[in-house]
Amino acid sequence: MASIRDVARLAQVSTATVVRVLNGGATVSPARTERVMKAVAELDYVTNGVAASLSRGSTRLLGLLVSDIANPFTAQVARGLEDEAVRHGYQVLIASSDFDREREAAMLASFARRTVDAVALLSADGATESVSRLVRSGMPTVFVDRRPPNTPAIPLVRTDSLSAAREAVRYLIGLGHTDLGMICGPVSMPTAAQRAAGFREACAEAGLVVRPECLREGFLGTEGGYAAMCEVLDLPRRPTAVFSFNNMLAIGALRAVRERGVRIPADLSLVTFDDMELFPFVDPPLTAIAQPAYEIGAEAGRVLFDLLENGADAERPDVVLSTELRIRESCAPVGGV
Amino acid sequence: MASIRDVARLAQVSTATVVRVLNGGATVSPARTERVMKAVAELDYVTNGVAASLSRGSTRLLGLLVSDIANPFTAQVARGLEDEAVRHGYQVLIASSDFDREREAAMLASFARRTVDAVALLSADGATESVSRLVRSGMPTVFVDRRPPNTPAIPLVRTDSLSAAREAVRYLIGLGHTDLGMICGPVSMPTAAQRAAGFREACAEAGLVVRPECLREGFLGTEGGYAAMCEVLDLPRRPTAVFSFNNMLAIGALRAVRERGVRIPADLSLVTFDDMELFPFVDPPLTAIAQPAYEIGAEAGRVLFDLLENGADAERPDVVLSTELRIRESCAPVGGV
DNA sequence: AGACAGAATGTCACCGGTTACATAATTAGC
DNA sequence: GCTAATTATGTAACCGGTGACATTCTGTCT
Repeated sequence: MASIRDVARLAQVSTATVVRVLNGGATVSPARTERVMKAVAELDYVTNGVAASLSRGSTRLLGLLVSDIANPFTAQVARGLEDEAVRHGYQVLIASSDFDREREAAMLASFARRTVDAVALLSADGATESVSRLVRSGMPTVFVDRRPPNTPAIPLVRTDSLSAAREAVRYLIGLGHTDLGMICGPVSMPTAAQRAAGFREACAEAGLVVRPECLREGFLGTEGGYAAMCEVLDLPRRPTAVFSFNNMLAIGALRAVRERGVRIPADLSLVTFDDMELFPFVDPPLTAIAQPAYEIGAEAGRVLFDLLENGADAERPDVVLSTELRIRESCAPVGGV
Repeated sequence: MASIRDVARLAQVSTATVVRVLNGGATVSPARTERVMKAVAELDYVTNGVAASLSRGSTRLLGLLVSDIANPFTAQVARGLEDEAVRHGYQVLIASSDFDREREAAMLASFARRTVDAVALLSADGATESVSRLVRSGMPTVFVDRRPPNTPAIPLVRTDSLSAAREAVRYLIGLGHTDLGMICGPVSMPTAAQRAAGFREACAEAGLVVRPECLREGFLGTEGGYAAMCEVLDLPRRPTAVFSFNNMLAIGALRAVRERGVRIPADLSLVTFDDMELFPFVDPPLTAIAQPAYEIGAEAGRVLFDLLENGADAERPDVVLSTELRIRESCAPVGGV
């Protein structure tokens, strides 16, 4: 593997000149420029980015910690972040924590060791020591979707979970439902807590009582959604409408519904957070709260580069992107069709 | 940021001893070990992975080039690769080419500059110069899903597109269909060519003629699927069954079908390559060829580590993982229900 | 006590760009 | 034609771990 010194030797110039030709900025005489280019071509020379990173003190790498890159929402966010990164000559190092505290800590430690220039976090499920260590280390950081407790000064890109949830539940109530259920993630996740709060608020303002057994918390993934929905459906008295915390839960819930022969929306109305490309084609088309996942990722990237360019001193208000309730056919008036 | 020399100084040992304590392997007296650990804790020392990479000559990084990480199939592959990487103390650098030749080349160049230890390619749509340069450079490489032309000695992890496609089309023919259509990707993609070949073979062996206008090639993404299906549906004489090249195309096709009020399977039978979690819940549940995406990624990782550990000299036959035709309700006998 | 294997520890060149600084070559100004 | 101001170019220290090699210390055996 040819090094810059080989190029310099062959072109009969100094390494500094090679750098000047390759990285631009400084002026080099046409004659030397050409000699350098020829030597580069001849030797198939490629800058060693590791050496450059070490000496420059920047890796041009963004770390993205997610719970699972295979989750479509997550993957969209990743894509948005990647595109923004590429625009700045950066790349994204993605790590999945798999909802595992230890793996999350290990991945963050790995980001630190690799000295990524900045980190986007879409994973932290709570006040993990590893996250606060990262923050304390001064690493430029942005939270995506949710902010772990006790991390005040770190910017956040999110949607308004609470009011979006409230809006969706109001819609259900407007349809005449008075006995509502929700299948929810672990309340240690801020978004889960917020969506549950939105659910409760909408019920409260309509004077409805939420039966505790109708709000099932602590579920994640399609398996969790399945389990949660089974519990709801097996209740002696079933709610007439269910609000799902996210897309994964909804998919699992669908399985439970199908398995028990429950008809949507005749027997049960269903709304979920997170839209998916296939929801319009599901039987019945699913009403959902759409989040601009790609845009969230891109926005997170913008915040990170802002942090990188302008420092973390300035206050940065949360970036709140808007959601859209996409009404399709999975909800019906109570009793009617 | 504390360096290893700071640690060595504080612990009153040499840098070599610090390395020995931190990286294990060699024996260090308990007294010194403890002094080093204390100094590390005191200084919040974290090994600088960039420096380590430079000196060691290995970044413990795998590059994964995909067309779009937001594609669910791709994301699953990525996850499989990541898990395998993590098991080996590696991480994955993901880049999306977005079906753009230039961006693909730029991303591969970036992998080379960053000196990733190995690369998995799930993107190359043809004989791009950038891919052959990568191969020539001696970079340990594995192709995933498809092998670009003229890259013989590089291992490949795939499923058997041709026979899976043939099986699916045979199933359609077995249902009595004699006028079949296919919406397909660009034939420059080996998988597209293979699936189209499988389609043709199944038709040929049943003595069916494939009308050229029924085999629409060159489409990608949901938009492409929509366009392709529109073309098929607008044909003066519609085929009674359509085979879709992949999941994205199928989603777009679904939109076209819905828009034109075509009923599946009554008016049209549909089978697609690639299964999705929601396909069982689509109206009607979609019959699909499932590929073990996660496993494909994991297997690609295994090949890469094999390459890294044992060199690229040995011949490596393609790793062929099996597919499964999941028959649901999107296909019906011709004329009947 | 002397010799010696083996364990423990230290020294330092090296990986390959980058960049501050020094020096050399031009050009401009009068 | 000579000095000052630019512009072009080279030198070498530096980024921070790593590992080959050298050295020093133990403890064992004669």
